[in-house]
Amino acid sequence: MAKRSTFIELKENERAHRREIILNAALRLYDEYSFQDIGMRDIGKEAGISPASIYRYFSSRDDILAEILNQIMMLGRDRQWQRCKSESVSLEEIAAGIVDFFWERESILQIVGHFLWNYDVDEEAKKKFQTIQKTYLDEFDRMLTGMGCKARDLRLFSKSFIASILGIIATYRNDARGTTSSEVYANLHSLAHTTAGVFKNGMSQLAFSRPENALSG
Amino acid sequence: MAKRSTFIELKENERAHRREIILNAALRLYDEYSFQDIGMRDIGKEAGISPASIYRYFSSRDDILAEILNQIMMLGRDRQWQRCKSESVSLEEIAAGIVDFFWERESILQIVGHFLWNYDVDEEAKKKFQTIQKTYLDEFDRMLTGMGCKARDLRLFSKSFIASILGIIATYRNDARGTTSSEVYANLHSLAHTTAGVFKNGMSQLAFSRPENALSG
DNA sequence: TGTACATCAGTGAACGCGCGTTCACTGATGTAC
DNA sequence: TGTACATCAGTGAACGCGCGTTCACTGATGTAC
Repeated sequence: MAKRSTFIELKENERAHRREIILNAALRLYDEYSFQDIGMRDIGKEAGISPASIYRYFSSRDDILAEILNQIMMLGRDRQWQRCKSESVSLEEIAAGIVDFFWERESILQIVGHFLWNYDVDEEAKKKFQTIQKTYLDEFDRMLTGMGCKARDLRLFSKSFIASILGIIATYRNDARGTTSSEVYANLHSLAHTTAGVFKNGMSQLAFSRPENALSG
Repeated sequence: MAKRSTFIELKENERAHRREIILNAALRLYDEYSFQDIGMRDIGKEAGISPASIYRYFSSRDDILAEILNQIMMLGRDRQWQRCKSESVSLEEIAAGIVDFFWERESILQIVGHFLWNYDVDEEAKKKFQTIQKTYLDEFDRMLTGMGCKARDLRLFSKSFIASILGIIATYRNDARGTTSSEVYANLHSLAHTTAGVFKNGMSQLAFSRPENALSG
């Protein structure tokens, strides 16, 4: 009986390992090419299997995308977390970190956009995405607390801040008027810096009134 | 010669009028149905012509979308502007107005998303979109000035604020955890309120340092 | 030791479907001489 | 007054292309008796 269970275990490990191979292949591709250029055929090819085989390990393309986000966001979060523990970081630096993170990972940003904007996203994957969001927000809350944030509703504060920075990146990362790529990049940082500045300001005071009646309008 | 020019004028007016008819058809459809459910065939049908005919008046679908944004955003801007002149409005109220505006016009939000996230957007249309953005920002700058904003870099402030609110709407409008639609709506307002709050705080002081060296990271 | 059967990784080819756009053509109206 | 020609709105049908996913099938490995 013990033997049998190890066999099963081994098989499951193999399965997990193969899943990992596919995921890594996808990660490599999305790292090198842009989101819209990579399809299931490409992922299959990179992983060394046929596209059809992928579906033995993932229920849909969206499922892979969610899994990628899961891995990558954990990585980003860990980095942020590390930096926060080793030195004292300002909200501006955190914002700058987020900008850099997505600037270097355009595809990841596109995946986030995919989940935020698409209507026909696979239900399972959508749930995963929301769990990832929640996990990230939890961590962010904790970090803010560590920084001495006194905002009355911490979660509200975290959500607002993150969505704001994300909105800035999404809105201006392709701004054509700042011709050079480095100009756009600098502009993004200025915007994120400004926003982080006002939020930091708000962080030190708990005097935020909630809307009296949000449903009135 | 004078007669000839009036004929030409008349013809051009007719042409403009037919353009208008198509545009209004599209506007009606996007108002009633969701963005991804409306195609060129639908617009043609609603306007009473074949889809092929649309291309006599618009160079591409993206062109129509840009034109729609143009009309609608001018409308939204005018409203905002009117309200600001008649009474004194807070930044929180402006934020709430933006939330409501897009809440009632999901398709318009989707069109904005289309221009922000898609890579294969028609070049002409993209330029139009950027012009619209600029026009809106100009107006917003003026409005903030009228409100006594003392931010050092006004444009930076406007851009940050608008993108933040937009980011909040985009990120949480489909949040499934706030089950009811009205709960999501209330949550959006809370988030926008919080964000507007910190920005208003920042508006009254000009002491925003720009990042020393944005390109260092 | 061999036979029948179950399980599962893996595959090539095709399905399905959407959807913006183009093409070759018709028909009406105005213009030139 | 009539003929030839230009202009342009409008159209049905098809093009083109992408791309996630499914299907029927093969082959290897393990299990039961």
